[in-house]
Amino acid sequence: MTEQVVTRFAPSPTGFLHIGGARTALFNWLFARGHGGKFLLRIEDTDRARSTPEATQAIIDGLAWLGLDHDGEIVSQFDRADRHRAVALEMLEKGRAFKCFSTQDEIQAFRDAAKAEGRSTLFVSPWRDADPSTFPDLPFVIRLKTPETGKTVIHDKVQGDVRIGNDQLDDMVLLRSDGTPVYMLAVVVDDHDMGVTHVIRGDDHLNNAARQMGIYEAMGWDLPVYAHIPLIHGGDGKKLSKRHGALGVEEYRDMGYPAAGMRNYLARLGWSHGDDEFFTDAQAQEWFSFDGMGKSPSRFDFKKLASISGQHIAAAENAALLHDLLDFMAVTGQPTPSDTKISLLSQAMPLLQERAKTYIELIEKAEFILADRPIAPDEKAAKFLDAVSLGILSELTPHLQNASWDRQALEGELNAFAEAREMKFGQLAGPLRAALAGRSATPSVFDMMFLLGREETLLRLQDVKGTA
RNA sequence: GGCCCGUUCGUCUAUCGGUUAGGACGCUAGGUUUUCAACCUAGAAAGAGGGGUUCGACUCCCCUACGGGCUGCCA
Repeated sequence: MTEQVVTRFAPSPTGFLHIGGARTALFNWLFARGHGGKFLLRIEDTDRARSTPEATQAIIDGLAWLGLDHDGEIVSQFDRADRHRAVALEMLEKGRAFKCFSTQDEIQAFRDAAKAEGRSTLFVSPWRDADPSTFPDLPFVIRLKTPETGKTVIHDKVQGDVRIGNDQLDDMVLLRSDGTPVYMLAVVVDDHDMGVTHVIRGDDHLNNAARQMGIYEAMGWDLPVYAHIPLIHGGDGKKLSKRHGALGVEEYRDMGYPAAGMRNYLARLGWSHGDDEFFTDAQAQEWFSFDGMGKSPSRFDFKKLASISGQHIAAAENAALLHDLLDFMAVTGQPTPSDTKISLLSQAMPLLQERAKTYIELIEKAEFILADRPIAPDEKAAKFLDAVSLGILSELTPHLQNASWDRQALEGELNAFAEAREMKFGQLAGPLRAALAGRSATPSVFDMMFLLGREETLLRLQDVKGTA
């Protein structure tokens, strides 16, 4: 019996939850869920100057929208500062850490000199092995006593074995001179205390892992399994930043991508399971493994997101899709449709969902249901409502008054009408579509008429009559 | 500067020494068509460069180039 898998997502609340962070969270979630484990959330708010409650909320909201549910209470790293401090002191006690009285100026001078002489700029503290009797009565930081020789090997599930010479690792600061813990200490202590078994994070932390392992070693704690995943780059290949397409997840939500499509697309970025492109959460959870992770950064591609997104909309179950669509409308500030319209939407959903890649497109194509009479045609639709077309429509009207109102019959009726006048069906369908929906992109005219019903259809034709 | 990681079609990727280097998105051409979407058919499109190892390298090793990361009393 192996121990239960515990993963965590540990963002710092210094801004919105961007797409790279979301993907990291996704992989942690997939791995935990796929192994019947726990997925924890910890907010790394030790940097008080940059952390904001708004950012914390944005992260929570973003994860909620993406459907990445976490287990247990959200841990605030800042709240655990006392514990971090205690661990640092314990290492000091054990002789695995030391007090360093060097000032920032002295350190800077050291680095400048090292750079000028072409030496390593890693700071070597003169206090590392100093006699306590020589300690001045000055502020000090506590630094980890890193081995000076040998190698640290990170057995990384994605990157393989990565060896770093200990001479490349400095005696990092654990506790600042004001007694507050730094991130490097806090992550390790928190991961250990939270029972995290697998640390899945961006590969920008790969080098940090070697440093952090020193703390595990000093404390005699078991190491977690590391998996450092490659980052996402922008469409131009450059690192993703706020200036380079790194949008908050809520922006993707507002662009109308369904969360399921987002999860699918994001999972496929840097990870693969053979040639599978479209899959469900259940499949992703079952399939996810570090073996499928690539090592190189990937670029975000909206075109492919749209394609995957469209497939998820098409495959969605009716009630769930309607629910998500209404959520989307609420979130983006659109009025909630009446019960009648919602009922029609539900009926029309099979027609709508296979022609939309986003909720925005879905709504555009549902305009014939959502709009109230009289329908205001958009520019493209208006072009179909010229005098000739209106003539055709008024000629058609009496035929509709008597037609039996089912899809099949309507199709027959309209085809016969067009055929009798030797016109291409498009000459009839265009104006009809414009009159019924006020849009040029809609479901089939037969479907719209059937759904709208005879009365509403005739009223809309009536509305349009004098507009030319 | 030092250390670490990476590099297959435009993009996401498959391949885990032997393939006509496969798929997806996008693109191009044609078809279907009532708009949009969808769909069908066809097509263009890739192993960064150079050395090895091997009967045989996209695959293993080395070098170079390029990209990225770390090198903080940031996370």
